[in-house]
Amino acid sequence: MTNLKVYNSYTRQKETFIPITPNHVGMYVCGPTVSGESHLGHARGFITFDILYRYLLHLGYKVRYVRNITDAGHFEEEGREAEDKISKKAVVEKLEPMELVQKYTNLFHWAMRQFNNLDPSIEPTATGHIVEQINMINKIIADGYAYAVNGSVYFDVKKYAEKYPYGKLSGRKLDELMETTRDLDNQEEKRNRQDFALWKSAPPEHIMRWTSPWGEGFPGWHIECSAMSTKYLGSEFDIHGGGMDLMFPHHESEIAQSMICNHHLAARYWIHNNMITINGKKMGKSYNNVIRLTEMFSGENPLLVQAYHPMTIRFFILQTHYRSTLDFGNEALQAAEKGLKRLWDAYQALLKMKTDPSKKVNEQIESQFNTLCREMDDFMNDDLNTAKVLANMFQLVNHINSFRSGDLEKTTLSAETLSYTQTQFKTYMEAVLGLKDEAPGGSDKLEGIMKLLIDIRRDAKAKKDYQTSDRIRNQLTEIGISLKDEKDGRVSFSMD
RNA sequence: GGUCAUGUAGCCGAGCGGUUAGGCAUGGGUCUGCAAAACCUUUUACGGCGGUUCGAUUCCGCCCAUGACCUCCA
Repeated sequence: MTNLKVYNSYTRQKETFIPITPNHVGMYVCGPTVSGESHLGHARGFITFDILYRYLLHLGYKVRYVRNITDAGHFEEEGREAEDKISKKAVVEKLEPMELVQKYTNLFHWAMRQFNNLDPSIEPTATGHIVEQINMINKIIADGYAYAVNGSVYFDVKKYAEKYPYGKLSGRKLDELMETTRDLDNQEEKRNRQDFALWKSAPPEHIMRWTSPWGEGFPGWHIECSAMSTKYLGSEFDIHGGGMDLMFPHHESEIAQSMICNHHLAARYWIHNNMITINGKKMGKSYNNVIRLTEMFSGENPLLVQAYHPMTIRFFILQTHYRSTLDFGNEALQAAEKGLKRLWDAYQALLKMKTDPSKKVNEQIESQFNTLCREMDDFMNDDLNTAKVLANMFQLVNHINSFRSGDLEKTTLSAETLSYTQTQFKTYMEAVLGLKDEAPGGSDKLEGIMKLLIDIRRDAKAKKDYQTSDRIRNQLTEIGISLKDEKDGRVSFSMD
C-alpha cells in the first residue's frame, strides 16, 4: 500500500511497515503518569507519535491509537507531607489520590491541545482496568511464570529467560543484570533480583489499594500496558511506542508478560523516541532539570529567557529526527520561533498565489518545485524524517518569496505545479506535521478597525505627513500589531 | 563496572563514500520617505590518530570526550 519504513528497535533496523490487518493499524503508546505535570521531554514523545498517527491517517490507514493514563501506583504530590496519607486529618483535608490524578489528567489534556496533538482513539486508565490486570496476573501464575509472596506477585524472569529471549529489545543479558541490579525495597521477597512486580501488597499508609486474590494492593508498573494493549488491540498488534528510556525495564517486561499470556510478541514494530537534553543532560525528574510545559508557555522558569508558543516548541521538535537527542537552548528555541514565522508567512502567501498567464513559466524552477514537493513523501516514508521535510519546505519558501519580490518575479509557475505545491504544503504543514497559526484569530470588527487605520495612514503618507503615518504604525507595534507595506502597495498586518 | 549511543561550522541540527541539507545569528547589497518584511550575496564544518579506498565527514581499528540504560523516568 505504501513505502513507509520505520526503525524497529526490536530488530534494530528500518523495516517496511506492513500492518497485520490490511488497511488497519493498531498502535499503543505509553502515556503519562498523572502524579505531576508534564514537561518538555514528555512533549517530545507525544508529538513524535502524533506525527506517526497523523501520517498513518494521511496514508489512508484506519488507525486505532491507544494511549494510556497511568493513574495507579505509589502517588504523592510534591509539597504534600507524607502525614497527609495517614488518617489523622479530616477526609477533605487529606490527599485524595483521584483528585490529584484528575488535576494532572486535565492539565495533560490541555497541554496536548496546545500542541495540536490529535486525541487518541482510546485513552484507558490503569485504575479502570484493575480486573483485566488481575486476570492477566492469574494467567501468568497459572502458567508458572509468577509467584506470590506476602501478598505481592513477582514475575519469574529467570524461568522466562530459559525459554524466551529476555533482554532482546534492550540488548541486555540476564547474567549481566544479575551482577549489576542494585538493592531495592523488598528484594528479599524475590527469588531472583531481576524479577519484577506484577502486584504489590499495599502497606497500611498506601491509599490507592484494591482487593485482589493476594490481598489488598496495587498493580505493578508494567502490567497495565500489557493488559490494556491486549484488551483494545489484541494479542498481537502493529506498533508499540514510547521513549527510549522505557525500553528497559518497562517494555522488556511488557514483552515478557504478553508472551506468557498471549503467546505472541506483543507488537511487531517497537518505536522509540530519543530524549530532550538540557546542557547535554537528559531532562528528567532525577536530574532536577525539568521545564514544565506550563512554564514553557509562560516563560516562568529560570532556564527560560522568554515564553515559547506551543507551535514554536512543536516546530523545534520536528526540526530534529525523532531518534536523535535534541538539546534544549533559548537560542535554538528563538531560532525556531523565527523560522516558523517565516515558514508560515510564506505558506499563507503560497495559498494566495496565482499563475500569471502574462508571464513566462520558469521551467527550471518548475522542476525544482516538483522535485522538492515529491521528496517530502519520500522523507516521511523514510522513518518519519520531518527534519528533511522542513528543509525542503524552506527551500520552497525561498522560491515562493522570490516570486513575490525577488529574482523570480518576472516569471510564473504552471497551474499544475502551483496546485501541487499548494496541496503538498497544506497536507504537510497542517495534516501531517500538525502546525497551525500561532496568532490569535481576528474578527470582522478588528478587520474593520484595521482597514480604517490603514486607510488613514495611507492618506497621511500620500500627503507626506509621515509623523501621522509613523505614529499609527509605531503605536500599533506597541500593542503587538505590525504593519507591512507590501511591494504592490497593499498594506498587511499581523499580530504577535 | 556492564551494555549501547553520540561527537558536524557562532547556536540548533539533516545527511552521505566523490555534488551547497535546512533554520537562526553575522557581514555586504537591493527595495523603501523611514521601518519591517522580503530578495541577492558572504562564512565550506564534520573530536584525535591510524587503516581500507582513486577518493572518507561518511567504512574499519584505537584513543579522547559526552550521554543514555542497568533504579522512577517520554
